[in-house]
Amino acid sequence: MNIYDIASQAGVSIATVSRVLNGSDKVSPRTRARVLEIIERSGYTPNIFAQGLGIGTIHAVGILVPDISDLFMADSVAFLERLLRARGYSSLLATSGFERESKEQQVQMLLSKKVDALILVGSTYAGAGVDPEETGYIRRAAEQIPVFLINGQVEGENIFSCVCDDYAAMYSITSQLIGRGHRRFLFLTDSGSYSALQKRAGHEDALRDAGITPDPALSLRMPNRIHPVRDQLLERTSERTPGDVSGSADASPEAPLRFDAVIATDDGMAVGAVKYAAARGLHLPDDLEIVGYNNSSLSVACEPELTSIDNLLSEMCEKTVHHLHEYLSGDHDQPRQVRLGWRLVERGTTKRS
Amino acid sequence: MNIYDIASQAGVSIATVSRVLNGSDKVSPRTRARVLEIIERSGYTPNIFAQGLGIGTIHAVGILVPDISDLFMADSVAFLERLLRARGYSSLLATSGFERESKEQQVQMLLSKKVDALILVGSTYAGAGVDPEETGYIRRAAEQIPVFLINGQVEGENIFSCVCDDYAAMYSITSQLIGRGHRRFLFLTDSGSYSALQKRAGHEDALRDAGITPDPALSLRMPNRIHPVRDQLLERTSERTPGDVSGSADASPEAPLRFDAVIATDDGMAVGAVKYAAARGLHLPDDLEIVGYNNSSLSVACEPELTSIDNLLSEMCEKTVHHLHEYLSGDHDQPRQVRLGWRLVERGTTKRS
DNA sequence: TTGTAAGCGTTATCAA
DNA sequence: TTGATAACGCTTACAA
Repeated sequence: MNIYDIASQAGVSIATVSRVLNGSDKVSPRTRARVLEIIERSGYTPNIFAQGLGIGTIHAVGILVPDISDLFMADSVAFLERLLRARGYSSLLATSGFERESKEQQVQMLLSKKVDALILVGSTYAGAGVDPEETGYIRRAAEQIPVFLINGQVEGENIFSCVCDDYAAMYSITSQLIGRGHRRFLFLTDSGSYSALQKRAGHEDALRDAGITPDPALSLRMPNRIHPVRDQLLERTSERTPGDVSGSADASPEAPLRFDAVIATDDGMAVGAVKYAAARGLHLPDDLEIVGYNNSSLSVACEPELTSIDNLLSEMCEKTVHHLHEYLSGDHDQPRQVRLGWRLVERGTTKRS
Repeated sequence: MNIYDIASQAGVSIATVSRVLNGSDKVSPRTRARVLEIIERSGYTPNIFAQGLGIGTIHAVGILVPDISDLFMADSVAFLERLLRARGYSSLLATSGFERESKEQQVQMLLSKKVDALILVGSTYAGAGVDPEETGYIRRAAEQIPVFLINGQVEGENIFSCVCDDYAAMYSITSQLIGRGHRRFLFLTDSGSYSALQKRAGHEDALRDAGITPDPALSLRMPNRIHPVRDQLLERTSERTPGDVSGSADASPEAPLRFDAVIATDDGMAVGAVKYAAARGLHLPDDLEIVGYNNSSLSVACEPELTSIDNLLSEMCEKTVHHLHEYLSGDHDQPRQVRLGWRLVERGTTKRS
């Protein structure tokens, strides 16, 4: 069933059918009605490949995330897919992991699918900002189609970034905690991305502005998973145990960690800290205050519930899709950088200010 | 940059370039090398639409989920996307919500994109099994391309289902709990889908086989969200409070719920029950045992951690993609139904048997 | 082993 | 307002 079948059944040419299909106004109402009826009855739908061949696009947007099973990413994709669909775009989803090479590959893959635009979700795509070539593949992709980053920032022609003001959020919450008397902050992060660096900078600047020197030993990198974080903290805060000489030679004896507040760049790690506190018999928030990031469903699952910074993900997605749509509608003059606010959601792991 | 450019630069015909591209063995090594080098250098990639027009497919699979922000769905999509990509398929993701009409629409949408197969994730696509027309749109889609269901079951030509043996899982855990002396089970579910019905059937059959009559008042439908569940349980177990005469007239006074075990068809509700227990000052698992389903990350976030039934999602995804690939490779003789096992992950909300 | 040419199903440009 | 026809870029008989 193709356009020729419809045309012959309706007794018109394929051009007329095509016009009806594309809502051209240069078709008489009678003809339009007749054609529409036949299309309806036969259940005909245009062949998308032929359509794409002709006009070069099929209204599809590529969405790339490092890991869709991550709560934050899953939420992002949920928002994006719905918003895009509402505007008539379909979503091609791909996951890239965190390796540079596979990110490049996946971007290439999506480009080869002739998507109209690319949305990269997660600060991992911003790189650490040290080596500009780290994000070269994004700039090269942007020569072909607009690239939109969510929660990440890359400079370049045709590249549009939407981020949460992580620096300000971290500065603010750190200052609040300092105001409540805390001095030794454990800072937990799972990546060295742009966003993670911003968060750390906000945190450390707040410390410095309060006359506290950030202690590198209290800045830890961990996987964003509950049990590993709990276990590492238990291990590194315990008294040194004898035995275990089997380890590598450079295992210099580390001083046990001492801290009175924990700030994590993601809820997963923060919940790990909550578990650590429970295992140590610490009472939250009196003995220890803990703050997470992303306000995910984990934050209401743990006990006590986790105070977390909400980075207004839905707003980021909305703004991004809005600008994407405007761009594809012909207005290429969209803001290169959108920086949104944030919201502290106070729950049981912090005291009220 | 198209196949003609490559052909002329290499001094061959487009047919030869096409052969090189498609790995035909009827090309001399020398020619192949020359063509490949030019392709490499120019960064040429075939136009996917033209390719699709020619052969009718572009190796894409449509994945439909009701809600990608659900932990279970997100994990499913993560597995599926990776497995599909490993076999050379790209993933078109769509979300449908839970309404019949939008499910139909989205299936149509994916069909119109000419995907090679459809994967529907979640028991919502199986319907409740009452009205066969409820799943008619799936059977109609299956006339065009194979449809694979994960965690749902629909009978029909070209429809392949992969499910967890929810009935057996629920029968087993219920029997265990009965063996530990429980008699009054609160059964929580968030849907009336096939899977939910199977779970309930397993649960109730176990009760009956132990001589316990299932109490309909203890079978509750709730949203799969922590706080709403907690609050409803608190409300329905409390002493009747005065006032609130404003409600509807048919608000017959319900007896407060009494139960000594909770079984939920998803972790979200189970964690809600954990929260309820905490609010009531109940000690888990001594005063109350709770079992969730899906073994999601929520189960390790709450305190005490939640015993949950693991439905072997990764295996379901693997089997599904395997059969899908076999089917698309020409072997249409795949098992219509695959029923996998399950695993009880015991944590702090149950006693050890 | 290579080339020629038909066909895939649209859209869009001209003419009529 | 309509119709003929040329792209669009590829795959694949069939010929050479």
